[in-house]
Amino acid sequence: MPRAAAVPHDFPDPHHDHAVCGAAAMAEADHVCRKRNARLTAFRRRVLEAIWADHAPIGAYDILARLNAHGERNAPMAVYRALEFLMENGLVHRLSSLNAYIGCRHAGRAHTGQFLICTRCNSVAELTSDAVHNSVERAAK
Amino acid sequence: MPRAAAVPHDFPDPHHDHAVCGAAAMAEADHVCRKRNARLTAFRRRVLEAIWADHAPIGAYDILARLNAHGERNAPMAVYRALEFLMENGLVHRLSSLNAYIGCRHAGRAHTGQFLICTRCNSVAELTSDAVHNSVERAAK
DNA sequence: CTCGGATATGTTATGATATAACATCTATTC
DNA sequence: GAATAGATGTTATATCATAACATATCCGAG
Repeated sequence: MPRAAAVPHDFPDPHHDHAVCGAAAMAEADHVCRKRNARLTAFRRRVLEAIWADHAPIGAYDILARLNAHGERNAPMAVYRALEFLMENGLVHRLSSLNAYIGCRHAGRAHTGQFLICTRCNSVAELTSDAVHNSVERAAK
Repeated sequence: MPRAAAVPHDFPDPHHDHAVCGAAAMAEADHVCRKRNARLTAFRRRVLEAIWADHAPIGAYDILARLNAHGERNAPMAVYRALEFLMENGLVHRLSSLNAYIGCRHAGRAHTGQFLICTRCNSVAELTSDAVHNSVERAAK
C-alpha cells in the first residue's frame, strides 16, 4: 500500500517536490477507490489531478477552466458531480468558507478534520485534533 | 451594562422565551455600538432583529424576504451591507457551510468562536473552546 | 453474446448567493 | 450652511451550485 510520506499533515513545505506529492495522492486515490469499489473514472481522475495540481484550494469553476484550457467544453455539472464523488470517497474536502476544494491529505485513513486557512495566502493545513471532537461530544450532551 | 443572562452559550433551550432573548440581544447590540461609536441605524437594526427573530441561522435572502414581507422593496445589497456592518462589530456571525447568518451570543465579549451545527435541524451552538485555538497556535508554529 | 439495469456523462436551463459601480441622500463637524 | 464622511438606493452582473432529462457506457445475469 502506497503510504503518504510525501503528503504531510501540516502546512506544506514550500520547497517540497509537488509533482511527487501529487503523484502520491493519485496513487493513494487509486488504492482507496479499488478498496471501496468506487469507480475513479478518467474524468474524475482528471478533476482530482486538477485539484492536486497545487496545494492551494481551488474553486469548482477554476477546476473547470483547467480542464477546458485546451478547447474542451465540459460543463460545470460535470465538475460538481466529480467533486461529489471525490468527497463521498474522502479524497477531497470542501472548504465552505472559501467555496473551494482541496485534496485530502489523509485519504484512506479514518479522520475527523479541521482546517487552518491562512487569510493571507489561503494556504491550508489539515488537522486531526481530538480536542474539537471532544468539545462537540460534551456540548451535544 | 445589560448582561446576557437570556443569551446562553450552548444550544438554545427549546422552551426559553425567545422574545426576551431577542430583546436582550438587541439591547446588547445597542450597548456595543454605542461603546464602539458604530451607527446601529434603523435599517441595520431591522436586519439584526430579523436575524434574532429565531435562533436558527438565516440566509441573506431570507432576511430580505422578511424585510420586504409587507411590500417594501429593499435590495439584496442593502442586506449584505448591513450584514457586513453587523459582522464587523461582532454582532453576527456567518456560517459559511450554510451560507447563513446568526446572531452572536457573546457580543461585546472577546471570544474566538466555533459552531456546532446540527445537520438535522440546523440548530446551532456557539462554543468558545481554547483547545482549537491552541491547536492552531501549535500548527502555525 | 446480448440484454437489461445501474452507473456515469452530456446538455440545457435555472436557482441561489454575493458583489461592483455609481448615484443620491443624511448626518456631523466646523 | 458648506464640506465631508458615512449610509442607502439602484442597476447590473459576477460567482457558485443544482434540477431535470437525454444519452452513453459498464458490467453482471442469463
